[in-house]
Amino acid sequence: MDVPTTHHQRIALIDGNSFYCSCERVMRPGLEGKPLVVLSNNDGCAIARTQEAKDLGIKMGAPWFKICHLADTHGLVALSANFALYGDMSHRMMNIIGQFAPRQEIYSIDESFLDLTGVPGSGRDIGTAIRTRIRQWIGIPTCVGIGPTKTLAKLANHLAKKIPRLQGVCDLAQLDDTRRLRALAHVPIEDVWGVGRRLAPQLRELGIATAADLACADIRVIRDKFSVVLAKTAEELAGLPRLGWEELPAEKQQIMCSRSFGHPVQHANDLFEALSVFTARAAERLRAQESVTGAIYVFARTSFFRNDPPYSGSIVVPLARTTDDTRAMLDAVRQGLKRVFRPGFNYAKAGVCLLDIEPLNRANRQLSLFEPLPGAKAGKNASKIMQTIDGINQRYGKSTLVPASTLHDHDTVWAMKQERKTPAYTTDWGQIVEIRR
DNA sequence: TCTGGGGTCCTAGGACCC
DNA sequence: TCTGGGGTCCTAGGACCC
Repeated sequence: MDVPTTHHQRIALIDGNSFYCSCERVMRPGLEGKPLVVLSNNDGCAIARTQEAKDLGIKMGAPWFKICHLADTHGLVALSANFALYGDMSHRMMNIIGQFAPRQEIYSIDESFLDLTGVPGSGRDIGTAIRTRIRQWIGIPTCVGIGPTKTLAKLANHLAKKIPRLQGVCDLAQLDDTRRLRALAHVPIEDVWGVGRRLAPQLRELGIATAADLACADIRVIRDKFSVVLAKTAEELAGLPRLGWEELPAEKQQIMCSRSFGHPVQHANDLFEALSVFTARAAERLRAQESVTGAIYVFARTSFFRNDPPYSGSIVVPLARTTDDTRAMLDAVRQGLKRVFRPGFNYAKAGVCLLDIEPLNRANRQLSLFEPLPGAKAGKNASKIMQTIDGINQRYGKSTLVPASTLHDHDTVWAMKQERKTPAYTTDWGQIVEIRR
């Protein structure tokens, strides 16, 4: 019998170190070497930290009001999240990575898998070349992990970050099974991709305390006691590929848009105003992937953290027919809000989620009586108006054209708090870096 | 004053069918 | 007393990810 050891894959995972913070540092080199955090929307909590900030004991998700004293005592700098900048830097980084191999899967804003199978050169050499080029061309520091499966590439990346001696590149693919297992024995189970804070203690109870333990565990036991998902993880750790490649970004099955408010909101009008903005944004993303939605989830709730009377309301509003038209969605959201809204509460957050998404041109899509068939010329995209609006907004800026329900003659109560935001340096000519005035 | 905003996949259980 | 068995579809909720 053939032992399937010949066609080993070699997969790299490249990711940006403290990505959001690194993006900010590229634009403001004075931040180099300083403890820096990037805050979530509303400047609520830390969602990215530089090593210096981690060294101060700042945890992922730490609320800003609990760590802000470090600004005075230790020179901690905090910036509001600038997603336009991060998205653009991400795009540039992914393009560079894609130059090193024919097959790439962009996994998140700062992470990319790359198929190095058959690419000439040692893992260390390729990894170093990738790091160097990204650092030179766009200024972002990265780490590279390489392994025979995606899960092992993830784990290798983790080691590349943790062990300075590796200089940012860790290649587990060139180790034999025994030596690889020895490396895995040093990785605590909670650091494994796919093992979260629920599963980790349960696994430890069974005596599975490291990545090596899980790699050696009985797959059937893992599947029966836990799930097929964790069983896949275990097999991947053992070197058997169980996760495939998704080179094209999958179309979204749900599109969510929600925000916590800068200030609590009491009135239905203000809530609808906010929901209108969210709906317009979600609808734009829906049209960008050429899909239609069949139902909209609408929710509004008070804060979990304040001592307000708690309330959380939500409803799914089915649409009579699928649509990509913002106006139809706004009608549904208005109905939904009517059902969900209770007076007398301090609303802290609200949002919409487009559900039952399907391709615009799917042949058997439910049509309304008067809608032209998908193939018919005029009906190819039923809402020309929407296309036009999206085009104008793309060209002249995000909110050039908005639904009237998002407009108002008073201050926006619900607007996000973003007191420390840096300019959109790379995506808006008006905000480009000035060297000297 | 003050704690983000997205997503995915899987499973269990109920409704319903023959 | 006894009251099948197998299948599908849908939904809510849980777990995970960044």
